[in-house]
Amino acid sequence: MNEFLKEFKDRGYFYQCTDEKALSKKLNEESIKGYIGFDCTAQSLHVGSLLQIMCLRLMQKHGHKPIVLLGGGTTRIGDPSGKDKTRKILEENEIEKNIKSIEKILKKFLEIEDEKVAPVFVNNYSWLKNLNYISFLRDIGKHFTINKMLSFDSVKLRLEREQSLSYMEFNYMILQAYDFLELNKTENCLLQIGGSDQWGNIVNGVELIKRYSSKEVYGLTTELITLASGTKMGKTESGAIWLDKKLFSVFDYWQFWRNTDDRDVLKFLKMFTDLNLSEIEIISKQDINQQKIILANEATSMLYGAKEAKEAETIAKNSFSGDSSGENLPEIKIEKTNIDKDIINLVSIIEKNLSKSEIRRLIRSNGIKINNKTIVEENFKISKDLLNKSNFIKLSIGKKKHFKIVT
RNA sequence: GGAGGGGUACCAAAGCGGUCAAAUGGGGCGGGCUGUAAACCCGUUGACUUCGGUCUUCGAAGGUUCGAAUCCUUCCCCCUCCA
Repeated sequence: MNEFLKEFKDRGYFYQCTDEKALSKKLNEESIKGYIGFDCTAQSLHVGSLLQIMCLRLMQKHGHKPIVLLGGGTTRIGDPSGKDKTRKILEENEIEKNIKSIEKILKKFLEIEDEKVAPVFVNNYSWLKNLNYISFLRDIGKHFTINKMLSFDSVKLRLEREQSLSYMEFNYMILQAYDFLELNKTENCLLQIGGSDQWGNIVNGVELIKRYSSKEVYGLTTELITLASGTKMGKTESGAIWLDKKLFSVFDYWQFWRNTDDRDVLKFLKMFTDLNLSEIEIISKQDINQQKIILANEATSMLYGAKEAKEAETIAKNSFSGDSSGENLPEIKIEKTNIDKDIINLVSIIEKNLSKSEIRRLIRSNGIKINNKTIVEENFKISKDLLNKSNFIKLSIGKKKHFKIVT
């Protein structure tokens, strides 16, 4: 089997392929171009897209050239796959802004220097916007039968659950198929990779190309990541795990990996680090918490660099050693006038989304600490006396959130 | 267009004149146990509070009543069946 495909499988990415043998042969013969499309509904990508990013990296590793499609056109339509409801449609300029910032994030993960494998960024709006409806129907539309389209999960599930599906969304799969055709024509793109929920859309593209230009292209899908806890990866109650430190701090990102469920650690090491499989084999025999630290460092380095990852690790070490002064925590500056007010006021400045009632509740249930001492009175006054030798106050909210407060 | 059913907190779902800031489950948050894990246990989950209470919520707006999530009117939205 081809090396790329082998590693793709060994790392647990593989789910389905349109023609594995032929693809393997092709990959052995030449270096090809493959594409993955990313949704641009948000200003950043989150961990849910990380597996696709890893696929792009893997292509590069094996000398193939990734094409990144930032779907300015299709984002204007909305993919119904896996969705219960029609999503809200974004403003044009919002999508353009999202595309720019997502491109920036992807460039952090990808090799952009080596011309041979450097990614090509494309925006399907550039070809979709000029489509002529009549000629599109005649040239492309004739290759799709409604009978078949109705059988795809993205459509079928909606209809079965009797949830409405607009004609606009119904066309999504045709547009995605057309994207593949376009990329095949202009870039000689031979492969599309996507999550397993994209299977239908991908197959449509492969078949369209076969019919339209009698060319053989391939589709490959990745395993849907299911966590041991049964929940979807990448989203927590407090929000998504964004791949952008403006939205989700480096420390929190490190913590996200550090807090991986025991049962998922090995899987994640394979999926989301560059460590080769024999190294992982050895690591997996270590203490589980050590493994998690390695995972966190590797995953964080990939996005933010080794230095930032190391810093996060140090902060974590200090925060969780219990009696640390908090010296290494990131500083939070507050106005001097907020010293001398009460604890509720202080906490609400730090955690703006907490209401005063919630803070009171936290205090009542021993959830707030100042300089490692649990606060028991709601009316506890902050005073200068609490500043330690280094002139700051350590504030802890719960067990995992610690702040170094300076004025 | 006609006939029914429904819209309750983060989600699901009870309540159908006062004892309702609203049962129960899930989720979240905090605490305990531990390993920053899982499982489990306990607490909590509208806002503000001088901890006495006060204020705002049950699709929207009006009305009846001493009193409404609960009754009436109008409107909006969702679903089912018929045309």
